[in-house]
Amino acid sequence: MLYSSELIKGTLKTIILKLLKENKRMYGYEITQTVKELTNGKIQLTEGALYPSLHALEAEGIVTTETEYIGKRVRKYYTLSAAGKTHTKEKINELVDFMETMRFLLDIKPA
Amino acid sequence: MLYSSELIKGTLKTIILKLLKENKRMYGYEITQTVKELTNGKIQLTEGALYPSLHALEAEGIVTTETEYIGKRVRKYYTLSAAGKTHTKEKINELVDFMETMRFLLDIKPA
DNA sequence: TCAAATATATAATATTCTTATGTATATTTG
DNA sequence: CAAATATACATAAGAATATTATATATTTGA
Repeated sequence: MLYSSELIKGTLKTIILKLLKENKRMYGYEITQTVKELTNGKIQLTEGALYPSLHALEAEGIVTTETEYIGKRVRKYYTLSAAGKTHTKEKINELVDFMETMRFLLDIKPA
Repeated sequence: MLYSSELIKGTLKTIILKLLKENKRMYGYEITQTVKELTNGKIQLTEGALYPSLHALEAEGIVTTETEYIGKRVRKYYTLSAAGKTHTKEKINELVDFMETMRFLLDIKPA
């Protein structure tokens, strides 16, 4: 089962940030594969969603990039900036809090 | 603290459906107020997001509507259809599953 | 050798929300 | 009793973001 895209939309950036926090340095394709593996295929990030998000994070100064060549193939690594580390903590805390609220909402029993 | 709008986007319809499941019959304004109360003001649905969503649910046959007059003021009640009840269960299950996956992702510890 | 996997990127389109606006009635407070 | 606030629905213009498709190129394995 794949999750509906609306669900992923709201959490996409937080997922990216969390992975960068744990792995220090990652490239786009690696992020899609890691998310796919960690979620047993339930979350499959598409390029059309991932790259614009990564570029936005870069423009906001949340991540910095380095380009490397693996043979002749280009690879762009993303790393959290100092500001990005702070931002990441905030986003993760917000998501944890949000999930607690949602859990409460979904737990409400019929009268 | 208010949650960022992206987070709410993904779960808006599921929240509406869950409330309709528990309360049988609700009108738009009532939904905004109930969500606000249940979340201690952390989720504040705007009309611009709520009404288009409700109209979409109606167009999809997930909810049916009845209009009533309270004095001279109009009030539009929304109720889950039979198909809507099934759909609601699916959406709730999906969200619960998704939150478990997110919890797992967020729990990953540094190596 | 050729298909699949690896790897990044963008453009056109679609979707959906934000913000603002509009309409109208009802209630509370100074 | 006037003004402010709350109730109640709705839509439109613009913004933001994702989907889908496309483009390019290398590497690996059957």
